[in-house]
Order: sequence, then C-alpha cells, then structure tokens
Amino acid sequence: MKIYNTLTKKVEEFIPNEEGKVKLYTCGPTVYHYAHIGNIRNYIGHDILDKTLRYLGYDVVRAMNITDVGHLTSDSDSGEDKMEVARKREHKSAMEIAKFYTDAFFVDFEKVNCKVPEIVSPATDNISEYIEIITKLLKDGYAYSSGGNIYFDTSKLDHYYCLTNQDSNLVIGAREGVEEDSNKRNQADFVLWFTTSKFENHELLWDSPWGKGYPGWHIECSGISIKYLGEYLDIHGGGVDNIFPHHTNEIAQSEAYLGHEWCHYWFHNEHLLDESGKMSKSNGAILTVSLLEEQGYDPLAFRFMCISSHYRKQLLFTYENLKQAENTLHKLKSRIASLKDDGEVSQESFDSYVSKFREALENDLNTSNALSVLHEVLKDKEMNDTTKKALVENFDQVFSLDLCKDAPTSEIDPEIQKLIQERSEAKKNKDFAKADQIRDELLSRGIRLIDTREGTTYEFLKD
RNA sequence: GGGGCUUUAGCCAAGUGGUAAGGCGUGGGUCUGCAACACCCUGAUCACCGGUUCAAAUCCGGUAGGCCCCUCCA
Repeated sequence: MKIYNTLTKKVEEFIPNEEGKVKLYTCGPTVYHYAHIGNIRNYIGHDILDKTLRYLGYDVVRAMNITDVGHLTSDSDSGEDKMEVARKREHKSAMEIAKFYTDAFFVDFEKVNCKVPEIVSPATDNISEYIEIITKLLKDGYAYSSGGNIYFDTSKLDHYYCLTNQDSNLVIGAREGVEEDSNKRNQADFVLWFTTSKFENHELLWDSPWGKGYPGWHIECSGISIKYLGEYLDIHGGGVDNIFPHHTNEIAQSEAYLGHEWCHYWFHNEHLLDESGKMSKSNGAILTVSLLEEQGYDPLAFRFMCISSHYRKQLLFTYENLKQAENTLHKLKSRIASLKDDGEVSQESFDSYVSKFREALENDLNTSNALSVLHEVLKDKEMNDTTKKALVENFDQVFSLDLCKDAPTSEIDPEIQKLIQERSEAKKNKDFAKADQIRDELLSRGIRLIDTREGTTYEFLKD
C-alpha cells in the first residue's frame, strides 16, 4: 500500500521491516481532561490505518501510551505539569485524575468503534525504561545535566530537524507564555528528566540517579515503544501538532540511544477545526463524543463524518455537517437492512468490488473513495443482494460503522401493533382523520410508520 | 520573522495532463386517501491572474483567502 510519510514528505510504498508484520505506535491521550472530538478524530484516523493494514493481511501489533505525568505547559522552568493543574482544579490525587480521564477516554474511543491497541501503557509504568535510556544518553554524551535537570543536547545530531524544514530558525517565545530556559546549551534542547528543584509541589516523583524527579514528556513514547515494539518500529503516528517538537525529539533521543534509524514511516493526522480554528483542551469548552451522544447524535455519525474526508485534510466540525453525515449513514444502513438473502455470492462481482475497495485504501487511505465504492455496490442493479451483503460486511471490517447491525427494529411492541391495526381499519373505512391522528400520535413519540405494499411497519426516529 | 498545509456546486467530497465520481440537501416527478419511506430526474467555465502544453482542476510562477507549527496540544 501507499502511504504519506512525513519524514520524506511524499506518498511512498509501505515496506515493513519484517515482511507481513507491522509494528505501529500511536501517541495516546494526555489524561488530565476529557478527550474532545478533535482528539477522537485522530484516533479514528489511526484506527482506519490499523484496520486497513490488517485488512490487507498484515500482522499488526500496535502500542499506545497514556500520558499521565510529565506533560508541561513548557519545557522551561515556568511550566506546570498538566496533571498537577487538574489535581488542583479537582482536588483529587494525580492517580485519581489519570484513572478518571483514562476511563472516560476509552468510553468515547469505543463509542466510535475504535479498536483498543494490543498494548496500552501509562507513562508512569515505565520509569525504569526511561532511566535506562537517559543513563545511556548521558554516558554517550548526548545528554547533560544542568540546573538539576537532564537535557538532550540537540547539537550532537547532524539532522535534528528531520521532520520539518525548520532548520535553525527556531524562535523562542513565538507563542505567548514560553520562556527561555537558561539551563539549556542550545535553544532546541529539551528536558529528559526533571528533578524536584523547581517543582516542590509535584505529587508524582521517582528516585533516579539524578535525584528525585519525573520524566520529560518526550521520553515516554520512546521508552514505551522500544520496550514493547522493539528497536525497529514501522509506523509512528499522531496529530500534526506533534511533528515538532514531540516527534522530532522522540527521533533524536531514540536514534541517539539505539544507534540506528528507529522508525521509517511517520503518519500524521490533520486537525478537526471549529469556527474559531483548532479545537484544544486548553481553550476551554471541550466537546466530547459523549456530549454529542447526549445531544441525540449517533457517535458513529461522527466516525462517518471523519472517514468521508481524508485524514490529511483539515475538517471543519459543524452540527450541520454532523447531521448530514448522520443522514447519509442512516440512509445507508436502512438500505443495507432491506437487503434480502437471494442466492449465492457472485464471486466475480465480489472480487471486483473488493479490489476497487482495496485500491482506494491502498492509495494513502482514501476512505472517501472507499465509501463511494460502497455506494456503487448498493446501486449495482446487476448484482444480487447476497453478494451486496457480503461486500458490505467485508468493507465494514475497515469502516467499522456497524453497517450490518440491525437498525433499531427491535421486537414488535403490541401496543404499537394495535394502533397500526386501528389505523389500517380506519383507512379501510376512509376515516382518514382518525388514521392521520394515529400516525401523528406515533410520530410525536418518535415512531415513524412506513406503508408498503405488504402492510405497515415502523421505525424509531433518532431525534 | 521562519516552516508547512489548504482553496472543486448550498454543504461534504473524489480527482495526480485528455476535457469535472459519489454523497447530503434543495427543487420536480412516480408511488400514496394525503404524507412519510423508497425510486427516478435535477446542479460547477474547479479562489484569482499569468505561463508551459495540441490539451491544465491537475504542472510552473504570482496574487488573495483559510488553517496549523516554531518547546501545552491529536
């Protein structure tokens, strides 16, 4: 398959280190607050990547971290750990905060049918791995101690800026609130290990050869990835905002530690925007999948909205767009629900559509085209329903939209059945006023009657 | 100031040099006692200006708009 690689800035043929096997790493959530729908879009993108690789026959092992410590507002000493901020806000222990938001994260994650990676590891579970990496970096001269902290020395690398063309034009303080850290030898240097010196109120502290402290943000992903997926990673992904500095720093420390190239393919999802621009946890209002659901939207409509677009394109979130996605999804589902069992699967048609579907996905995850193939299948007049059903099931391995799950038909409510019968009687007697009254009454209860030649059925409306 | 992405119908969106897929919505029709559902029909000189080419939404240059990153982020 072909995939866009941020490292080379090109769509490239994907060739894993070991034939048929893929080691995939996803930068996970920072659990000091709820994951908003923009965060979730990123995980939907990774889920599609994960499932596409499996669909194409790769044996995938995927790992994801949970950032529950060490995430600062900045690397400079004025920063504050986000877990600490949440701890003060909610008067809970750091571990309670992390547990609460980790659980909340996975609730929403699974609501949009994202598959939980084989390995999910909290940053705080791997402290000894970080210490080992940092120790080696110090020994090999890639790191230094200054002002109580351990820093990575970016000047020791020839191509530190491998993911961006940033070169040496780094501007400290381009964003408000970022202060220069005078302990650093080079402005791009970053903290590997913090000590207690400036953070006396920090709750989570570990012993280390450099004093009691806690890890910097970037080291966790390297540590967890190397620990669980080994020295050679195939694909590492995250949001575009992670390209610099997070992923750039990960590459620096990992390759300095390992002594060879670490990961060849870098996968980045574009952002979900709202009218004011990028969604962000620190911007205040946090719109979550659960909140959308409370407002009556189908979480899978959000997934549908994400995969109608391309993962490398910015996507604007509006309720209008979500509603539109929900409409399309529900129309698709009811169409699929009406497919009959009418014979054998036509292997020829099946194969031909599967190859079209694969082709779309193999082209840098063109989910939009893959969805068009689904529409084509349903519209095909030559093909029988059994084959269509088989194709829909096949495609849904990647889409994960529950396309074949029965729409809310449920068992027939005797009370509703009785009203339907009354209405039929009334219609027979040309008492249309009464018939319409029954129909309106059911509609006001969210039940829509569907008249067909064979009789009347009904369905529940979403909102 | 530096780096990068983006602009296709009311909306979402495909398209990677050969004359604009698909979906949602809208409008019209078929069906219906009237509706809903379903089905059929219904939209575009591809932001703008130049250039290359027999041929450009696609390539090159410029202009304008939107967005992201430059030590919190997905």
